[in-house]
Amino acid sequence: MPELPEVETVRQGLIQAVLNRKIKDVEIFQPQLRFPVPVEKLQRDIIGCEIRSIQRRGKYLILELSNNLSIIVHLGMSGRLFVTSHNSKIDKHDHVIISLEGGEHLRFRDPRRFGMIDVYPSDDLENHARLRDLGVEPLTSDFDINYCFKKVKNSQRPIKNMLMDASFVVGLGNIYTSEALYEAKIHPGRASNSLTKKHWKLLIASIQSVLKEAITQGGTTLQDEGFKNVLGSGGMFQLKLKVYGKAGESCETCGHPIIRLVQQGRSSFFCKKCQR
DNA sequence: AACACGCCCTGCGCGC
DNA sequence: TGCGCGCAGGGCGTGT
Repeated sequence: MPELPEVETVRQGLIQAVLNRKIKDVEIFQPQLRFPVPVEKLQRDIIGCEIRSIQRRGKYLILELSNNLSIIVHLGMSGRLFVTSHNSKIDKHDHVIISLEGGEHLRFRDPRRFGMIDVYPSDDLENHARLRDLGVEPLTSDFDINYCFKKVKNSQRPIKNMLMDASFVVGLGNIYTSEALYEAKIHPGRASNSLTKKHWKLLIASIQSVLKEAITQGGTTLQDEGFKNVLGSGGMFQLKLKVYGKAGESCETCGHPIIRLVQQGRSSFFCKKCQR
C-alpha cells in the first residue's frame, strides 16, 4: 500500500501523537507477519521505554526508544500504524498493540500481513538485514545525476523496474514511478542505460516534485479502505494522479488513451505519445 | 551477477 | 446469492 509519501505522512503523524510517550504494555495477537514478530524481545525490552524519535528509511519507520533499541516497522501493502483509544474495538487484523501511558493504543493493523515489525539496537541499524542494502533516499542530495548515471550505465533493465529496485533508490512504488515517468516524459519500458544525463536531470526533478507534492497532500488514498494516516484520515494525492489506475482515460496533455503495461508482474500506466 | 518471476496473505469487484 | 477469477499501493527467495 504505502510508498514513501504515505510512510512519511505516518511518520509526521507519529511525531505529533506518540513522541516522548511511555510504553506501558505490548500485546501480540498475530506473530506471523512477513517475518515472525519477535514476541519475547518486544515483551521483555520495550515496556517502560519512551519513544525518543521517529525516523524513516525508505518505506521503513524507525521508532527510537530510550534504551538504545529501535522498533522497525514496514507497512507492506495493507499495513497501518494508528493511534486510538484503548476502548476502541480490536479488529481481527490488529496484530500488535502497544499501550501508551495515558490510555491510548498504538496499533499495527495489516490484513494481508505483508508488513513486518522488528526490534534492533539503534546504534547498529545500518547493519539490519532489511536496511543494510537499501539505496539512496530520493529526497536527498545523494540522489543526483552522477549517482544515477553511473549506477545504471551497464543495465538494460526497463527504467520502471530500476526505479522500483530499493537497492538503487528507496521509497518508490507502483504509483509514484508511473507518475514520475509521466512527468518526465519517459517510457516505463525504456532501457535504463539509454537515459542521458539530461533525461536523468529531468527524471530526478520529476521524482522529487511528485513525492514532495504527495507528502504535502498527505499521501494517496485510492479507495475508502485504502491508506489512512495515524489519526485515520485519508490523503488527497489521488486527485492529482495523471496516469496511475487510469487505463483507457485520456492523457491530460495529448488526449491519447492511457495504456496499462505489465512489468515484473505489476501494472505500469503511461501515455505512449508523450512518453518516449 | 543480473534479472524476472512466484509467492506470501486477505479482501474486493466483476462476470457468470 | 454465491462462486471463481483477477487484481491490489511490497519485496523476499529462488531459479535462470
